[in-house]
Amino acid sequence: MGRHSKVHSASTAAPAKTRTEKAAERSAAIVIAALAEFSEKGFAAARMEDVARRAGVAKGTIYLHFKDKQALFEGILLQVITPTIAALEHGVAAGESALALFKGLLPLIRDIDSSPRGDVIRLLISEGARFPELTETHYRVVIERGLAALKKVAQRAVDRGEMRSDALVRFPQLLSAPLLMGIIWTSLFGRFQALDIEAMYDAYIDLLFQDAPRPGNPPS
Amino acid sequence: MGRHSKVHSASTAAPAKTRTEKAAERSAAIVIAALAEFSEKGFAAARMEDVARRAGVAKGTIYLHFKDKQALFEGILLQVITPTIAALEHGVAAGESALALFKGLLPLIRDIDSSPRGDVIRLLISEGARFPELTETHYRVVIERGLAALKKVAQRAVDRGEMRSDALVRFPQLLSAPLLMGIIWTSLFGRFQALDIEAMYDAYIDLLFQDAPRPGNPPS
Amino acid sequence: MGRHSKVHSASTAAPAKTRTEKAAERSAAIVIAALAEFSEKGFAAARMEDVARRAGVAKGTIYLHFKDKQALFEGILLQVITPTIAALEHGVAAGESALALFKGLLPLIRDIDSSPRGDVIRLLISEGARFPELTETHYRVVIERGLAALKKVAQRAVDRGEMRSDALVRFPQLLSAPLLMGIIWTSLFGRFQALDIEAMYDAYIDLLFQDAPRPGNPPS
Amino acid sequence: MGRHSKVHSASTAAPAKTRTEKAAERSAAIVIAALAEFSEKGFAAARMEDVARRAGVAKGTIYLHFKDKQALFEGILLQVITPTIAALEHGVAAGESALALFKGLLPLIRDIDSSPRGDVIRLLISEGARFPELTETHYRVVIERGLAALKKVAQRAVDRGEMRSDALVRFPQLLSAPLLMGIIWTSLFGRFQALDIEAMYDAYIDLLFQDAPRPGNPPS
DNA sequence: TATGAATGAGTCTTCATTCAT
DNA sequence: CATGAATGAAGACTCATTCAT
Repeated sequence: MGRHSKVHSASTAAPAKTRTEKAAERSAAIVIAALAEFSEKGFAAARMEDVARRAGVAKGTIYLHFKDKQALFEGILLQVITPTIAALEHGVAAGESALALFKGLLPLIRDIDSSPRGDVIRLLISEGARFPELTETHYRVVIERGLAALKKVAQRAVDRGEMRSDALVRFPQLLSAPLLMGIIWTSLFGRFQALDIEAMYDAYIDLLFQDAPRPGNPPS
Repeated sequence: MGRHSKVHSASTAAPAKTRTEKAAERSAAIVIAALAEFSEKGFAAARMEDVARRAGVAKGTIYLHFKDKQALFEGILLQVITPTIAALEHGVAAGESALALFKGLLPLIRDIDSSPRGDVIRLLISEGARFPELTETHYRVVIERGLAALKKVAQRAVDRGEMRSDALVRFPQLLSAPLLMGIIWTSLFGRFQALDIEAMYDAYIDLLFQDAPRPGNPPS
Repeated sequence: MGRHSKVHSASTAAPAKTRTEKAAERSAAIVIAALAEFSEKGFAAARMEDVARRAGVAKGTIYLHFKDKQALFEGILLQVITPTIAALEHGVAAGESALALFKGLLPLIRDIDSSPRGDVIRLLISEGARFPELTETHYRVVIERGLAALKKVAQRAVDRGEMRSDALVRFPQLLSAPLLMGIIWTSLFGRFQALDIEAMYDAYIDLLFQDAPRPGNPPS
Repeated sequence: MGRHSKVHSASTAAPAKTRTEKAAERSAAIVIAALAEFSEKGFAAARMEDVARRAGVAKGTIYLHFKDKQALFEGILLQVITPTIAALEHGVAAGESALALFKGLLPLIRDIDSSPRGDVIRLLISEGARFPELTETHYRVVIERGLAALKKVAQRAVDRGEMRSDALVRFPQLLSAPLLMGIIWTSLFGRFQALDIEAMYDAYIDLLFQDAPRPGNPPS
């Protein structure tokens, strides 16, 4: 039945969604709502009813898409992880200079603190420790690969003389440190003292590459 | 008996605690227990009964010292803030070189992720956004001052030529970015990939001062 | 199924309750149970769980209908007030003689101490002072009007020479004094000495009209 | 020891209270405080700590005088019952006319609603049903005797022709009905419509004796 | 599928009572 | 005797989850 229902809905003019598509949309709406609620109130304090209301569905509907509250939490990460991986794998492939590569991240960083991606990071930071399995998945799928890629880029940069310090090779996490700091700062203290994450990141990258003999501009 | 009790307590060598002292001890024990529970389970998910058990008191006893769960949370921050301020004010006063000053922080960082101080930071990161007033207090009392001090040190370092980049002057938060990153990393991914926060910090500081003409070795 | 369910429910003869009707029934059941529990144990000592059990619902269900324990208390009065008003307004309209009117109340009084109306009165007497707003509503809606009506009837009776004393005109509350006394007596001392409230009331009314020249039997 | 301690305290100039006397005073203070709290908040809702504070003693002290909360409640009634009985027994003995006797009660009624006696009555009305044993004692000791006395007076009044109706003989409770009504009214609705209990009582008594051929003015 | 009324386990919080000082 | 810190049983209320419609 499912596969052919498209025929029926085709009679309605506009979207013509299959049952599966509609389900996917619903799921997405729920995930988005959950992300907002969880990141705002915290996992434990967020109420399923509020998630439902925000997603525009009834309380029971959530349970048609997610086994329970925890599964909903997992759903959030999954939904965000997928596109991230793609982006990652692609990004490193290009043999650009590390500086160009890092600077190229800047647009992604702009307004991150008010974006869903920022919410996910905040959520992971706040609640991750309570969900070991999820965190492991996230580590295996995103972090591990991301850091490996980063390390490669950093090593390349050092080899090419773009970067003098090997700090980033030894601790590739350092690249994201200011980002985390920025997100946390904004969420906690942004009201009192705004922080331009993008500018901070820019300054940070310059710091990393400071003084390094530019390629083609070898130190005499 | 009352009037002469001084005599009795004088005979017991060590403890001889006044009622007030005992109350303060109890409070401290409860705060420590609460810090552990809150940071482990999260504020909302932590159970007062577990806090009590961990502190070795009865459920009701907590309420003799703290109005409610939220007041307990506040108590944690307060108890930690006080010594921090003192440390801060003292630290900057000394006119040491920035490098020496920053390197001097290293011992404080060692094992921070498994220390109460690390717990407090984690707690603040995770739950701070849900306690705006507390966060404001913390900002006014600790962060604002700390950053101002940092900025001054950084500016001095730049003026003296110890540090080339002014990134730290513009974004003093950057100094703590690796620390946060380290704490978060350890709590989330430490199982999979240990991170030596101290070493990372050391490398980071070297990064900041890299290439800078050493004082006494002024650029010709 | 949804669209045609009307057909199904039409086939079942009697109940066919809409969701709203069922909710109203539930509310009523809860109110009745609460009245019983509150009047038996007192507001503070009554347990919500017992109310629930008595109403045949789960604890949580009460909170779907009433915000909290106090709202439940309010619900009791509201549910009882409504019919009372109607009765009041109607009763006085008729221009009967005061004696006939008062004697007409007797059936209402019979067994009042074991009726829900008696429970409400007892509840109001016992707990009313702790719920000033509720009491005000009750006063405005029931008492004030009732007394005004009573006063009018009493005045008419005096004017017509049915009643000699003007006590009831000045203190219309007096009419209900024996009723209250009866209810209180029964609840406190009924075990030791039964009291026939109806008979007492009858005697009391005779007392009020004693010796008064009967209409149509004018004093010679 | 107890009996002779007076000698010691006699050395202090003024009060010179024996241990027993001081204990009695404490008890009395506690009872008075409890009466106020219970009648204000209700038995269940009243807090022992508030009673203690009001009595100017520590929480634990109450338990030196009363076994538990219920015993405290009993203590209230006991403390009030004793003087009442004496008054009763004495009052009836005198062979005065019923009218004089009843009118003689008026001073006792003045301001009863704001007096401790009023509080006790209110307390008994509100909570009595929850303390069957206490109520029984009260009935046996106060009510039963009081009513019997009342009945005797009423009978005498009827016999003497002072009162025509035998309502009061059959239902001696009727005499106190307006009093109860007045106390309840004042506590519930006094804010909206003040009620002069004394005046009402006066009118009520007149009602009882209205029209009765005055003694010495026998009906022809 | 979608709904939301119903459930009841789980938690915070209160407060009568005890007892070491 | 007096105190008040400590206890822990008890109860109001919440909310994840189920299920009849």
